[in-house]
Amino acid sequence: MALHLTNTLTRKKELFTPQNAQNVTFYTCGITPYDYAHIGNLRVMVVFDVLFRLLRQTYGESHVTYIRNFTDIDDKIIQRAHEMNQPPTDVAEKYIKVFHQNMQAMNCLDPTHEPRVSTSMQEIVEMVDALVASGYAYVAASGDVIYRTNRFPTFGQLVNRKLAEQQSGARVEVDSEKESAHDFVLWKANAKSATKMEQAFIPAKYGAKHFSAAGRPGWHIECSAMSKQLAGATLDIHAGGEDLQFPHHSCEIAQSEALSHKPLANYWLHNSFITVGGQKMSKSLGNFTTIPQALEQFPPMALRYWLLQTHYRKPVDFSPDAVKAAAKPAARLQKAIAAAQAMATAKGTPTEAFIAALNDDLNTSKALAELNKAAAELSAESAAEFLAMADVLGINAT
RNA sequence: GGCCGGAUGGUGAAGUGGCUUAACACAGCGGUUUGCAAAACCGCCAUUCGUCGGUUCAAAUCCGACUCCGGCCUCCA
Repeated sequence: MALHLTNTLTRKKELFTPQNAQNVTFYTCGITPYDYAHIGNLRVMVVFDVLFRLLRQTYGESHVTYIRNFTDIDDKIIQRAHEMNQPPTDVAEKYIKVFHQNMQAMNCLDPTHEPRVSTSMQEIVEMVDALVASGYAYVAASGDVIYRTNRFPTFGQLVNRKLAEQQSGARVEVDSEKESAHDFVLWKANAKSATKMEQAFIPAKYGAKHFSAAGRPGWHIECSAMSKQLAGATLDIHAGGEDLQFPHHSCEIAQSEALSHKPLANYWLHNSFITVGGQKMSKSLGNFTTIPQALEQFPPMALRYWLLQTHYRKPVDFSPDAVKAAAKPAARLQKAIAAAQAMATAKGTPTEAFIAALNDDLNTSKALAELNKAAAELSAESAAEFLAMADVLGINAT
């Protein structure tokens, strides 16, 4: 069976067909480095690391472009910078460095590109400018640039939502500067910010003609700009956490498609959450465990095994006991990998059953079962294929 | 109010019409090994899949109703 993925756009499991099998493009929304990332972020990284590895296995290592951004300019970072009395870039740099170390510990492959807001400012400003020029955005009195959702009739389609039926302001107060409650900010002018940014970006410096207030980009525009910059108008796959469907991904679609008139992505993938006692783990609820904390408490491969034991579209409940229960089988697999490395003479390929499991919408649970069976029956003949399977799941010996 | 998910043994979890009296794993129990223990290995461990009804030769899997739980509706992975 060829790769099938559940596409949020259609809510169906569909056969995956890339635009160009020589260069499959895949984008995952990365972190905002204002603090240590938590294990909810880790789930995204691990799940889509497996997808990246599977795509490389299928299309060849040099035929997959994986993009994962850092939103390194953001109000939370600025806030944090004030608290820490450091430049925002230093704050971002600090947490990016830790994140990279953590990803390495977790045996996540480096993405092909890791763009940052701070280095994609040109593309972002150009996009905002073009949206204003074409009437998809307007400049408010404060200098904020705001997306005009009424101009984009299919806004909210990703989540199958009719805007008129939504409770605007259900959680966040509606900004009075907006023409419509659903409109969202593309560019935030400094004048309005509670905490002024030390390094304001001046649109004119990047050639903007239709807006001018010094400030910084809004939350959603960076992903639109970066994916266009690195992968063109249409990505094969765009992935992220379930909570990004709305507003983040819905806004990205509105921004990108207004200008390109092409789908931003052909396949949208969303993973479910990590919960704690049945409740979503989140920064705002305070019920989170950071990745560095998790790595202090548990071996990386125990965390990986624990995460991959559950299908990515189902919630995983976090408890120390649950991760500990994964440590034993993970360690056994690691020993088997070390043993297989001593036996294998050539590079192998995974078994058909194993690949079929992953091709079925990334059934890592079933793939793990296949890997366990292969470990139990490990021999000199099967060592190479066993190693190939462990590699696709990103499980390593150390 | 609208939209979207989920409910499978003591536990995590796969399974979307017959190959599943339910994969794989954790815990537990019995055994082999061991000076003892640990580790390792072998074996046992759900006739049952939220509730009620329906379709079918056949349902955890399809349909309907219901109950409960979670998520989203501009901080969030």
